[in-house]
Amino acid sequence: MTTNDQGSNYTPGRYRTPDGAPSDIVIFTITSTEKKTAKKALPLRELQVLLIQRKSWPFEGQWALPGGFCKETEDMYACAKRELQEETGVTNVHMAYFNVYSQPGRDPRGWMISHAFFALVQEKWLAERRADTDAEDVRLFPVEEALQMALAFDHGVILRDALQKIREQMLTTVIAKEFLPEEFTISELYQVIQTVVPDFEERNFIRKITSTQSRKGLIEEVTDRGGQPKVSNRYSQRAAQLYRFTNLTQQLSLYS
Amino acid sequence: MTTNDQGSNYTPGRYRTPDGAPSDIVIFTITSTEKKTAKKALPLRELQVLLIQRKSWPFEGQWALPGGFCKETEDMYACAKRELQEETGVTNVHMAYFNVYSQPGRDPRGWMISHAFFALVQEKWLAERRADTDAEDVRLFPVEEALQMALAFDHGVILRDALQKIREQMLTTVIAKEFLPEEFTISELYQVIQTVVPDFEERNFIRKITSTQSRKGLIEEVTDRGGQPKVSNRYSQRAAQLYRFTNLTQQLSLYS
DNA sequence: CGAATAGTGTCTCTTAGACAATATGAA
DNA sequence: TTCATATTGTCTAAGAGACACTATTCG
Repeated sequence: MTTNDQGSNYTPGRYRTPDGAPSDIVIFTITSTEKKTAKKALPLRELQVLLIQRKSWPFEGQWALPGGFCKETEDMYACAKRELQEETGVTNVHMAYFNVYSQPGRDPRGWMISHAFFALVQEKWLAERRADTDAEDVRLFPVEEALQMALAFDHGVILRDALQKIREQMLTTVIAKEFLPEEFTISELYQVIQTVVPDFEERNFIRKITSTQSRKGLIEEVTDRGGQPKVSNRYSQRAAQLYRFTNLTQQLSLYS
Repeated sequence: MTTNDQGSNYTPGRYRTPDGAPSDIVIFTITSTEKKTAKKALPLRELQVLLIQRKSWPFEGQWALPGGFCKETEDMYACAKRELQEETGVTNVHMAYFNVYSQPGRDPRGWMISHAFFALVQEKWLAERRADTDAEDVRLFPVEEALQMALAFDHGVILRDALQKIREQMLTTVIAKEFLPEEFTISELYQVIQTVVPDFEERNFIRKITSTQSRKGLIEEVTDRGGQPKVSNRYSQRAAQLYRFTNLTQQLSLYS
């Protein structure tokens, strides 16, 4: 058996080792802008990604994903969380690891094996930061625009992969909740899904998600203390029922 | 902005760097053993995982996942593929990356950030190798048994995660095909799914997968050159229709 | 009342789910 | 003929999908 390096005699320092294990974080947010036409109207929503402009070699001046090197005393998740915190001041948001990028030569500084996370952040959490550093070297870009840009390193690929991943997860998990307030209307949920997955279309969305036995339990109506339905009219004249996600999960299957 | 290490002045050799980037591979296979009672009967199938016994420090004598260190000239996927090839002689099988393990202190040899893959291999591909090294330091273990063992490093956790991952993917993707011949019967498919996901039960499985409009296209009947249905009686007196997977995919969704 | 969003009625066709019943062919 | 697997019949209740229709309330 020639195979098991871990099982062979181990001589520290004998091998070439990586020059660093960075994490890169694809920070998504959905911005809402009101239509000017009417006051009460569904806002325009757009999926955006946070990029920073590099100040030094390599890729000086180019836009890149935020990130940084892992320390020996933390794991990759802690590293990404720390970088996210340092970059946006945001904590306690949904962040998930999705892939490793280890193509030889991907970083001119040396052998860097990068770990990519995506984070979903509500616009309001980014608000202060954006005010602080506006017109600085940190900016939100619409994803479609970012995809066209020549990003540093292989960050274009990472962004593309991340986008595919959250599109998939938007439909198969409840990450939609990360872009929504605790209590939301059916339209808001529908809009969020469509913002991330433009192809998504369900004509009878409200019925499928509320009145169907198999889906009952994914979300539930919110009531006030008196047990009366709680509604919102932030987007319409006619008040809309508010819902919240439950904690129930659901196993999807091709075969059932 | 204190955050972007990649954007700050870069001084090579200034930081502590990892001591290695290994890959670990969870190699799954499904073994079939015939029931002794009758010749033509559905075989007993069992999900097994390949482990190796370590010959040296650390964790000498303990069982571990196969794997090895990444070289500077290859990416992690190539590394895992090479290790799999060296370990089992197997090539061209389904292998997928699923997580990184970077807990500080997980490897007494130093700062090792490990990348975990799972591979799905048909028993027949392992047959030669097993004959070669039988009663040696490479063995298949039933997963339930392996989960009870004290594996080296954090390999117990990795195995648990891998198992959860393939259970999920067994139901949401067509990885079942990796455990099946090109042409298979409905019972075989059903058995494979149940072997990986013991809770899976569909009473009307055959109809759901063949006669349902929404699922039409996942598998298709095999016919011979004359257009006649191709059947197999390897498990039963009554011959069963053979099917194959098509290339059609299907987007699962909680919301539709 | 018109605009804009929220939500219901209704109809048809398909599917889910449960079981019973029948089919096949070697031992 | 029996046995083990393969496959179809049948019935009911529920869901999918399409689209027209009603509801609410601000301006």
